[in-house]
Amino acid sequence: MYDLGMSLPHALLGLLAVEPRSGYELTKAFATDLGRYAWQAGHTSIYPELNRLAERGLVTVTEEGARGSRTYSVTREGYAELRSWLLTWRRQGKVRNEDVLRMFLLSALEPADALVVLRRIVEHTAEEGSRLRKIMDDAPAVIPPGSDGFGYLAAEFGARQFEAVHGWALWAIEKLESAPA
Amino acid sequence: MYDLGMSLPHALLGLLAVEPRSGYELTKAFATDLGRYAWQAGHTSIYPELNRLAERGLVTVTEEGARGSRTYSVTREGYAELRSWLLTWRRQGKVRNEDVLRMFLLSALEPADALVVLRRIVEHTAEEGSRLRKIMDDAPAVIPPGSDGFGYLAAEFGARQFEAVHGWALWAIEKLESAPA
DNA sequence: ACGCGACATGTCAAGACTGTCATGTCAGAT
DNA sequence: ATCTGACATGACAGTCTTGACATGTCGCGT
Repeated sequence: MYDLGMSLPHALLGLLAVEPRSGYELTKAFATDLGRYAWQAGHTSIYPELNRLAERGLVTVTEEGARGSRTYSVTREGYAELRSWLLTWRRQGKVRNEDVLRMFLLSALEPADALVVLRRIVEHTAEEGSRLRKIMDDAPAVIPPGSDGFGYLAAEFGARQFEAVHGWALWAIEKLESAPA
Repeated sequence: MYDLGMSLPHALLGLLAVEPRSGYELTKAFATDLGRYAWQAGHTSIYPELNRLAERGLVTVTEEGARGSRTYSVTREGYAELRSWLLTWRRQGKVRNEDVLRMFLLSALEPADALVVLRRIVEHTAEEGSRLRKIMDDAPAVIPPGSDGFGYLAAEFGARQFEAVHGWALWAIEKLESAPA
């Protein structure tokens, strides 16, 4: 098995394994769901990476459409690489999350300032969480449990994340307010 | 206010605002707590960045110790920059989390494989979560709520994250097992 | 005295990512 | 006919990050 090293190629393999797509469609996927919670990448990373994956035989162009679009699919080797990557446990994956960083640094501020930020987090996570829950409730036909399940698992994950942060922020506010300076 | 752009300088300002440290100590902080959940950086990024911050007057060397060690503290300007950064809401921070990516890609696998990974996640999050809870219970004197609070807020955040992922993985397992292929 | 391991900082090249610019296509509205 | 905006891919320079290599100090055990 090749050493792909980075996560981007595996993200692409994963998306293509669920459904063949063009680079343009992959770019849109990174701009929404995936890029929002898991891994972001712009089209300037994606297109060259697709070419590299194609060279190594992990993906292949299965359709050429209008405006020069190329639809890629994973090959058997590509799927094997993806499977092997997902089944191999890394003790600690790369993490880089600016929002979480902000939460960590909160205690560097004076309590009054920290409370301002925490209240904003409470609001924001409530909005985003219920937005996701609404999407899941309104469109059960689009992301049915038991079919591809991709959007479904991811959406539930996102919703729970927001709920967890929401609860944490409320807890933190209470702590800060009850602890006198 | 300068445009520092990246998160690393702010992470450093935040850590130094809580407590003056040397580059070496900062590196250790990134290797544990902070780097595990929020933002990682090696010493090869940290030392040059400290020099840049010092040039711009956001941090300053307040102590020189053995083996050429330099302890940095934030200046008033540095604290102002940090505060401004934390109080300014970005609609979406940069996110890059390999573990979350793996969870997103799970549905690209066949259910049997996905279940293997999910069960491992259940175990892992249970262990890590209770490890954090134990640390918080055993050492309330080290990270008292109301003092710096840094470790305390962060530890609680981490614990809740693990618990959320744990719950999600259990939920996902149930979904996958109850939905026949 | 000696050696080991942790302490402490640094350089450098290779690789990866971002943002900007560039190019061209196709569908639908006016 | 023309225009606009979404579609679709790509090149490129500047920046950031990673991993390998380098250098030297100090405390402790033997």
